[in-house]
Amino acid sequence: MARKVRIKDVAERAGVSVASVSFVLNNVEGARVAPETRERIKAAARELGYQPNTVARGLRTQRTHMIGFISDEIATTPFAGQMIQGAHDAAHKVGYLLLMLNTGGDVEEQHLAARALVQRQIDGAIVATMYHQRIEIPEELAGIPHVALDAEPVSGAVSSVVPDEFGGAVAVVSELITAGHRRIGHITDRDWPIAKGLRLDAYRHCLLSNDLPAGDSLVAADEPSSHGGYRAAQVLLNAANPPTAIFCYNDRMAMGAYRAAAEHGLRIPQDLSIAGYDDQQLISDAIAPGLTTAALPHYDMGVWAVETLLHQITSTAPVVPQRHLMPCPLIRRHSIAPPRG
Amino acid sequence: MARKVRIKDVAERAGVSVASVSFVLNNVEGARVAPETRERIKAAARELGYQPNTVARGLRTQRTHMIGFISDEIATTPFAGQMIQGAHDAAHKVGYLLLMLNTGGDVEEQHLAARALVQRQIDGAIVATMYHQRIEIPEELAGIPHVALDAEPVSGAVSSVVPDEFGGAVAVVSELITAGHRRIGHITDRDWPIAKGLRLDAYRHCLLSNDLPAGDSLVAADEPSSHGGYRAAQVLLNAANPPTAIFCYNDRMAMGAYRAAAEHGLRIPQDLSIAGYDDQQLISDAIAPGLTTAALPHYDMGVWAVETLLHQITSTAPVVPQRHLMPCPLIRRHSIAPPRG
DNA sequence: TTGAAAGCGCTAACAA
DNA sequence: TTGTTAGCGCTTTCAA
Repeated sequence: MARKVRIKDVAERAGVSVASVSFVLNNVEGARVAPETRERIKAAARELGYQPNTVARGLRTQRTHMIGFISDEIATTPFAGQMIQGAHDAAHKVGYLLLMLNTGGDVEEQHLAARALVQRQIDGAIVATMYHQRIEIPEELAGIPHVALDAEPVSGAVSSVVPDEFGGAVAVVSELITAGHRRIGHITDRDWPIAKGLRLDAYRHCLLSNDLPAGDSLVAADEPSSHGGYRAAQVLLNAANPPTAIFCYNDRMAMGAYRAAAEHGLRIPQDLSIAGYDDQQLISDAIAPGLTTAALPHYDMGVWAVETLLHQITSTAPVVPQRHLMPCPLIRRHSIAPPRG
Repeated sequence: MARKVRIKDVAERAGVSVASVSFVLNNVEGARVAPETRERIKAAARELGYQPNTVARGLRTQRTHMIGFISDEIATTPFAGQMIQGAHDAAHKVGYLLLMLNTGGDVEEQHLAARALVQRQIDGAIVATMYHQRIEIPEELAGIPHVALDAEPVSGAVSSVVPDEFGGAVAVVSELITAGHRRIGHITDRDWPIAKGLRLDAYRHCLLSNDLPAGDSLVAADEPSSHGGYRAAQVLLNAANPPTAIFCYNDRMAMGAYRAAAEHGLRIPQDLSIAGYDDQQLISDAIAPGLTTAALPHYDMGVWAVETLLHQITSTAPVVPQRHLMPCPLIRRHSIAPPRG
């Protein structure tokens, strides 16, 4: 293979100094180079296939055009891809690359990760979580711009973006109410992730403000899986006065609710309306009928996070930290209909 | 924030030269430094919280300890995470980091990606695909070590790892045969991905070598989704002499087959056995009964790819390209039982 | 309008 | 046993 061509080679070929080459190739403001020389340099670079060495440039300019992406886990969730893709696209668009580091949720690993990234002179960092939660930003990041993604920093003046779980849930439940339902059940997570609380609050809020019953017999908690959803839905459906619609904490639980409904001889949506949350398409789009649900805006959050970060990196103005709520759009499919008779 | 501490600061504090600092901090072989001095240097580094600047080191040593990870798409598949995680873990273990670049499957983007990575002086690259397929390695990578992940390079002497689809399918179909099934149907993808051909071949191979019927009436093709699986299973189940077991091209199709079975009043596994492929746990573990299937070894392939790459990077021996078939382990759940009567 | 040269932070060959 | 110094490839100040 031909040896890498360096700026010096271009300079020699064009018969100029490396300085001139650097000037014209970087379009330096106010660098006065004769148009004729300029052309000669460009031609030489083109002919040689010159590609500037980013490492050397980074050492000199203290800008590596790399963004560190620290995440807690990436393998176990189908959401990760969307978030990374969003971050990637936003970064890529302006010539930045993502340097990925996974911590497995381990705090010690997180410090190690931050240190490794700082050593590599990243221009900024994203600290991401795969499920909306509160996090501690590793102190190693203190010196460089950073923003939290799908996570709320417990302290510090750092920008963050999380899904608007409350708003999304309001949209879903409203959809049910608009369809005419009066008895709306909710099956929820029995643990206490942030999302659970917000979605439950929204559910209650909607019922209350519409003078609808919201007794405890209408909500059942279990694990947030299809099996948990199945069990919780059974509880609701076996009750004396079962709901005509069920808002499920997530799509996986909704999947289980479908099964429970089938066992009760209930058709969806004619006999029972069901709504989910998350829009995990492997489920929401695959079960029949298609599930009406609210989408978690992972891609958009990824984009927002790096755009905000990039702004911090390039702007000289003091950063005023923002906490952004990203809307969760309602995805209408076919699991909701008016209640019977 | 305190200014970054450089090697010079450590040297000054320890009262030695930067060379000595470099020697002891890097544990250079055969560098003779008095034990006492050695301690002094280490202490100084510790007290100052010195972290060597990897960019500078990379410029000097021509080793960045970064691996480029070029993938076609990452957002749309739940497998991506596993593969990235495997690659990440293997890299992280020896101090390497992943520099991610996504091409969206676009050839032009792929060249851009390769160029961007080469400019960044990566030590090696992984070219990954989210579904087993044939690919062209961008020529920009010619100068540096690289290996293909879940993909087979159409040309060139490059190592690659792909799932052993044939072996996995043989295991699945054998499981069905061992359970006592004689009429085994197959629903398959109507497009022609590599996986489809291999799994279909394995299915035929197993039937033939067991003297089992393998007529066309036993295989139906449709799109590789739950909806396609539903339709294809209907075709098989509506036939004159329906199979007692169905091997599905993937878990999504199996999900649809479950629905078709239910509509036919067939219980799984008592009345109909079903097996899948991929082990997408969001499905295989979520449907009831749990689906017996073959797992796609994404994590392991990710590990293999970077370990092989690392070997190429560090070894001086000429690389002899390998094509590795990673086993697809059979995951037994509850969708298979002996046929009735 | 151009070129020389310093220096980003580090490693490693060479001298002392 | 330790220190001096020449680069790695680039940007950018300063001089010509």
